[in-house]
Amino acid sequence: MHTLLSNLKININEKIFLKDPESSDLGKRIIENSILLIDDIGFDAFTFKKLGAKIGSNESSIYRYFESKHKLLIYLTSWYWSWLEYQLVFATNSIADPKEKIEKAITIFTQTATIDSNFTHIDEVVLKRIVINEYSKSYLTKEVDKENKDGYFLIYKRLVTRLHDMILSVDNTYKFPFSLASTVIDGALHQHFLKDHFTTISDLKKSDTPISYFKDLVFKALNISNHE
Amino acid sequence: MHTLLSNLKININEKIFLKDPESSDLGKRIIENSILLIDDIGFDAFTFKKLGAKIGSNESSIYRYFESKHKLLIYLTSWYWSWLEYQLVFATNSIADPKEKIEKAITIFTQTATIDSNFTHIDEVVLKRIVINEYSKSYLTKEVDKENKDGYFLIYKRLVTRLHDMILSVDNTYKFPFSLASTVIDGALHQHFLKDHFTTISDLKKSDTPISYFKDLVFKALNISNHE
DNA sequence: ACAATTATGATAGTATTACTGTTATATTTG
DNA sequence: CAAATATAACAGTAATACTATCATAATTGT
Repeated sequence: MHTLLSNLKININEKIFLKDPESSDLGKRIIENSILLIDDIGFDAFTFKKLGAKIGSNESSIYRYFESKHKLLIYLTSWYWSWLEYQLVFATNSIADPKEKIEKAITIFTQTATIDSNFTHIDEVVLKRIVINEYSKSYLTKEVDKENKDGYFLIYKRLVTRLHDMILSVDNTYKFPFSLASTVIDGALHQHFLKDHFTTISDLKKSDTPISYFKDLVFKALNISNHE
Repeated sequence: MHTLLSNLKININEKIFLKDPESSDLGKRIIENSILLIDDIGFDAFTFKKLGAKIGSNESSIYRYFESKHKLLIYLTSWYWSWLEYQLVFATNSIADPKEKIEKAITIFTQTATIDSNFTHIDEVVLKRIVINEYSKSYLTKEVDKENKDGYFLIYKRLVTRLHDMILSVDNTYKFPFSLASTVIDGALHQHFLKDHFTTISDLKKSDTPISYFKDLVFKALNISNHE
């Protein structure tokens, strides 16, 4: 498994950065530490100046990689979705049975992340926390239509479409394949948030994952039996 | 068990404001025009200075009502949820049949808003757009746990609980009543957003509403027949 | 009526943010 | 080893998100 993926590189739309952070040591330190710092103080309080202080580098140097912290957030979340896509394809590609395939997909989307040693400078567990807490801010902006046209959300949309396709291959008469797909993907993030912060309106306990909820939901929506 | 709404006054937690905006003419102008301005330029670009210019008042006067624009957003979204709660209770209270009741509830949560002439200074249609585009920003913060303790999100959580109760009264063996309730309420907002901005991953057309999707989803989840 | 209270307005000031621009120095490469 | 490139250091700017002070206008209580 490790040898098979040793040359793996997550590809991000070049419009998102000024200079590819994967192309240098400083770039990688920017990515690694921005994840840690955003998780620590939150995206709203996060600045390039603070990041510079953390990595012993200068604010202006960081601006040579990303033109704004907003673009950095888009980069980080795109990286996350791309990484999830690779997990999804890798785990479901060989499965022939549509039911089994979608079951596996739901697992991928709802489970808590684990470290992937293929990408040493990125802590996927922390990154997932960022996606849960900050992803919405990347598209809930006045510029969303323009940035969408520029392909900033392509990987995310491709992931939704992949799940959409799996849904249709289980039941091609189902009328809301896109809605159900985005409900699972975005809803999974949201249920994690509710579990952590609004505990009184969550069915989940601390270390729980919304996997059984979404399996039950999707299986019933598509009229397939749920064998646990 | 919830108490029924006794009048049409929307009550907001007093910790959210410094001075009740309902108590003065200036206060009402702040509410009315902040809704229009946030809708116009987005919450991120919105400032009290710009709002002051719009209403011919001073920045410092607005600060006497709300200590930050964040609190104003909490106020506006709380108002929206409270208004929705009143709609929900008003429309479902007299319905005895649990199926019919939940069907009506889903309609309330998924439909596009219409003007309510009981509140002349608030444009509910525009306010709903704000909730769709900005609500997440009110809780996706580092202060969420503290603010939650202070009751800032109480009305929203009470709404989720009301739907949770309806779900259980249809099927009290259902295992995920809270998750399903928040999926409908928050998912409805999100599906509206996707329809407007990420059209390629939406099943809905321009003037559509996600009502049939959520009805189908909930009815199947709760094993009740869907008679359209 | 009029003093006291309260509400609003005008203005100034502050630390921080989110950058841009310029120059200097260090590192890499051909 | 010169040239190109990358990074660092620093200055500067307009805007943001406030706080603080004082003046004036409107309301209220007796």
